[in-house]
Amino acid sequence: MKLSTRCRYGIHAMFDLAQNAGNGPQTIRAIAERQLVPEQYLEQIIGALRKEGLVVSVRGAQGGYMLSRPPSEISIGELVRLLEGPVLMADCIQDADACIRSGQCPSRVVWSRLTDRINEVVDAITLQDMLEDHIRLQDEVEGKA
Amino acid sequence: MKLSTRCRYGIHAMFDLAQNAGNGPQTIRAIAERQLVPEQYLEQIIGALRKEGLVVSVRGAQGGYMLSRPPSEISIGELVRLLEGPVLMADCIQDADACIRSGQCPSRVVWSRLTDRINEVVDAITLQDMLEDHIRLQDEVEGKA
DNA sequence: ATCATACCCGAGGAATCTACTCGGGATTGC
DNA sequence: GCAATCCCGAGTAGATTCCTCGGGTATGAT
Repeated sequence: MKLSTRCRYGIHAMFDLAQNAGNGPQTIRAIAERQLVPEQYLEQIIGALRKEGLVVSVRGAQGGYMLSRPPSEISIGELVRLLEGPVLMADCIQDADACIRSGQCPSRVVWSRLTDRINEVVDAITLQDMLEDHIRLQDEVEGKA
Repeated sequence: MKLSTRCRYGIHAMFDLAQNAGNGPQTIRAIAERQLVPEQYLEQIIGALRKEGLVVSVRGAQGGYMLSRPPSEISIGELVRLLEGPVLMADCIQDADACIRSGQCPSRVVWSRLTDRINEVVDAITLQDMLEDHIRLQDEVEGKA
């Protein structure tokens, strides 16, 4: 059970935009270089984020991307669900017809509980939280050196 | 983010064996029919469960499979990790070298927290729990009818 | 003994998915 | 107008998933 690189790349990109909030639009190229992501692939991923309104783009020269909302209002959960597809361990959680047992499936309750917990965790973390964690981590490293 | 059918089939099979604990060995064919799983595929899956000692096999005529331990001592977490591979959202959680950032990766802490939570949930549920849930569910349905 | 019943096992393959690349068009600042 | 960007659909190599096939091996019943 693993996240796709698409999802990880996307989250790294959003984190990058959060770090550069206020520095004007960031180009795909710049983000890709900083985050070590293939440029053209990142273009695709950010395109999806833009379609959902999580980032805004500025076209033309000196253009690029910016977060559409403050980092504190963007949760990892949103990003995961957008980039990875909805979190559901088995189709029957969402679509009762997907399973013949549906009503009396013994594992349904398990997947349902698990799905809820995962969503709880990722929804509770925002880009702002990640930013703060990261700053704290960097301070610790520098403090030791 | 979804479980593989391999994993779901395996858990259904284990649940079937839990239901039939004490009824002698169950054949692949019988389990496959009850759980609506392709017979030859199930053979493969149960083979993996056997190698890890979660089920024991009886060879020859009148043979089949049985749980190696009581249902209360087999957690869904064990099954998921065996059938789905270890739960880890990104390679860097397990193998620090998998990521160049490793030390200062901002998302590492997120994946790590998520991984822990998922394991907590699935480790807390045993086949016995599923069995009891299922019986309760059936009673309710019958009570209404 | 022999035969039917089952487990056991490796190989293979179709379908799907993932992680990209490619080429070219549209928009805008300078 | 020209260079920098975003924008977008199509294509593709490789991996993965979900199976199937064929044949071997152990064992109980007769």
